[in-house]
Amino acid sequence: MAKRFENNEGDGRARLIEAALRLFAERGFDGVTVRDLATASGVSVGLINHHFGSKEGLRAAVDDHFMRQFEEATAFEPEPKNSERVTPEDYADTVDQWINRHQDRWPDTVNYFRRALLEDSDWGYALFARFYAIAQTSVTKMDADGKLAADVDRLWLPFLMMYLELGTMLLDPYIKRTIGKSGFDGDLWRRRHRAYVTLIMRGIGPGRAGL
Amino acid sequence: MAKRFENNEGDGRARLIEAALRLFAERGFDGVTVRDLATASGVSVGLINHHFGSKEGLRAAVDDHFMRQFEEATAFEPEPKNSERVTPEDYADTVDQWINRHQDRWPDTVNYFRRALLEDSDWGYALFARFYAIAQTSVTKMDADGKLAADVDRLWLPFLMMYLELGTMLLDPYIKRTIGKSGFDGDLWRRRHRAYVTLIMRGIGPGRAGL
DNA sequence: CGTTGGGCTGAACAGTAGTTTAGTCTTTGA
DNA sequence: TCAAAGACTAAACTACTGTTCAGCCCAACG
Repeated sequence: MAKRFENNEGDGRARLIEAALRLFAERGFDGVTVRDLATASGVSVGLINHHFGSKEGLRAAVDDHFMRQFEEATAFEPEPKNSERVTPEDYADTVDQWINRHQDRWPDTVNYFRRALLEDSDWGYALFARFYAIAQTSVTKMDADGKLAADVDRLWLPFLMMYLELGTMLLDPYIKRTIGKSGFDGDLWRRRHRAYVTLIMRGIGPGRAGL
Repeated sequence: MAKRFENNEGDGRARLIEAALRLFAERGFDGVTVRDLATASGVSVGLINHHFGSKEGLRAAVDDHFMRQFEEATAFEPEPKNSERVTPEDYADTVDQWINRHQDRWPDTVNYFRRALLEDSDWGYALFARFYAIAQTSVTKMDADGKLAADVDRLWLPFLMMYLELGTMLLDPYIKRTIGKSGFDGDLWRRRHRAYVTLIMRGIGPGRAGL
């Protein structure tokens, strides 16, 4: 048997996955033809079925690729900078750095994410479940620390937090249209994070300044 | 010229729009063929192009139909029940009643909405803009009434409020998978509304009970 | 050094998509 | 009453979809 390259899956295969991620993110699965994919990757049509069995098989491979990338991104542990505890600012710093490091691929990532969640597939649910787990853990921890008022709805709070976190991802195209730039642009993301933390901690009214 | 019916647009046309709204909501525009639409409406394939010029034309007509329905739904004025001012409970009541009145069509409405926002078209943006206008008006009003703390981010607050309002619409399929029933089921929607108001007003920590 | 086998090609293929069109039926205004 | 017009049908049409397949190229193994 001949394996031209020992350490990777082959050039054509990798290029197909990369191009598919981008094109699916831009136009959606149904909006991309196998010929589009072949042209964008510089390979022939036949290669898709050769490597992945079908167009649907390619989608599965792309999902897999995306999920690995995504798990790597969410597996970080923010390090406390000034205080001995991790502050929301530390968290923002870490995510900030990750976004900057992947700046070129970020729009595709967001769009792929959008479509994955909005077309409710099994794998979209896997993504959702991952976020839900994070939100719920966070809520449980806050509850144990006595930071939650007694009458706060424990069932809805994690979902509401998810809405606030995912909102910009799901609706960014419209944010862009409304205010002229992406919610991930410049310090806008950071500003949103601060607004989010403030809202969670004390709502919109004047109140305790500290968290 | 012959108009078989004076007061409506014709049976076939109306049935096509109705069926298309349902099918587009379930499977998305690309997931529905003109033959599916014809079968579901009990008409022939040719009638779609006869009435709407193309499948895309039918989509435009459905969008139009949906928008009218949607404007009717958001043009309500909640009436104060016990106090002289409109409370969040009054608001919830009004929306509640509207949902109940359209209970049979509600799942289609939500799904159509989701897909409209996903495909970021001009008309999806029109939907978004409508919500944004509502949120911003509300924020401006609260600001004028001195209910907003000085350091609250005026740019992000309307968006964050939209995230909280639209979240259940956009992610309901996953809510259903996670907790077993739809976020619009029973009193769950109302409970979410209460959690939302509480969060906005005083955050998650113990604080002033009144609004 | 010949054979093997996988990456890869591109033309051919079969199915299905949206659209066009010739024509029927029914209503209605002149 | 009769011709015009619009609702509607069903088959034919065309373009494009994802898939298959016979075969090329080249590295690696015995």
